[in-house]
Amino acid sequence: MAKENTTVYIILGLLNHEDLSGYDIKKRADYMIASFWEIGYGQIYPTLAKLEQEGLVTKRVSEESKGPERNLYSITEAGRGELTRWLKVPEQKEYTKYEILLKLFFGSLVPVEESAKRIDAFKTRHTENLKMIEMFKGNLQRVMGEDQDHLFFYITVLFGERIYNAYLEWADEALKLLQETQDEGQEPS
Amino acid sequence: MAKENTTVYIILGLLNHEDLSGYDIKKRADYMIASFWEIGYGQIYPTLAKLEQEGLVTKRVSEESKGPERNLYSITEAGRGELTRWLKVPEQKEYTKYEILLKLFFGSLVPVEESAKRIDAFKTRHTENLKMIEMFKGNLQRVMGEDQDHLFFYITVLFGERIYNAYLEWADEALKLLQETQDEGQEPS
DNA sequence: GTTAGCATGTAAGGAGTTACATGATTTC
DNA sequence: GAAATCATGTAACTCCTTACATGCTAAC
Repeated sequence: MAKENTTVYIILGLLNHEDLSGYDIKKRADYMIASFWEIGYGQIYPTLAKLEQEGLVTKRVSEESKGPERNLYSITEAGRGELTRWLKVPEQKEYTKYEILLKLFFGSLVPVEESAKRIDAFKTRHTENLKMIEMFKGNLQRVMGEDQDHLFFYITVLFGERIYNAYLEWADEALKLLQETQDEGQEPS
Repeated sequence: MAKENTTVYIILGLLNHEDLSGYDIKKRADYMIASFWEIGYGQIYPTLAKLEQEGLVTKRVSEESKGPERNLYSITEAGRGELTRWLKVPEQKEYTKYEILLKLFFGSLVPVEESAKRIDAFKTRHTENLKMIEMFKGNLQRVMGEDQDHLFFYITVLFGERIYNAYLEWADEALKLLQETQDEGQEPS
């Protein structure tokens, strides 16, 4: 994971659909993309400035009278070209970091309950995530009847569904294994 | 994902089991940990130097006559204390970046076959990974009969198994959806 | 002899996070 | 009047990757 600044393409991809401010980009990204690629303001604003300088986006001040001043960005032809170029290049392999697995891997140093608690918290967290994804899925299925525009969004939602389910199934399996080892350790009274 | 340098704890965790050189650490980490947290030499050697300075590990030159010179590192009591402290702290949420999902998400800009090819490559890659994980699992199950020492390793392997299976099932589902859209687009001849 | 693997490191740079700073507006 | 939200940005810092540099040993 390096070399090509991915933030650039998330911004270009979103702007290809509609004109947005930096703030809007963050909201859109949080809503639709964050589950597989998070970005923060600290990346968005500097990247927008860089993109403008390179002529891949243009900036104008929003004419809305109410509310604070907004900078609206639009993608240029050059920007669209660069986005398309990126879309045709094979992606790098995915990049995952699971601190929980590290802490479990070295788990023999702490009481088993510590590891079990960890997995429980993980389960709770991802039960919530799965619920959200199922809501998404339902909403998308309803609108997809009208136009197939949301197909690619739907495919990423399906990914989340599979992953969160895998998380939960693993958590139960792992808890059961830990339970068994504990039972073996203590004699029946 | 920041603040606590995780490389530190991977190194301490491995050294807690046995004395190792930087090179050994890389090999062990590649073998057992890389599927959920990768580290490189560029992190290992500087971190070892820092840990030595802080008194969490000690360094000695290996006495083996043959082969190039090796620096062997051992964990200290302070190091073990720091490792245990870390193990008791709740982990941060997992950190995933899937470039493939980004390229699919913005996929309406390129021909559908482009997206399908992408998913195919993803499938091939992870079919291999799943094969490797199943081999691991078989080996571990054999040795776990003797001692339960490998339980935590086994639990991380189970995680990999679930995830890779989820990847493959999603890939098939996504390919089927793409196929259907293409079929709708063209009239039967 | 030459390639592959063992072994240790440094330097440069890019990516990403966190904290800080500022101020307007809207809602309760 | 206070709190939440809208909105833009900067600075410092850490993490991580990549490329480079070096040299020995074992196998083919």
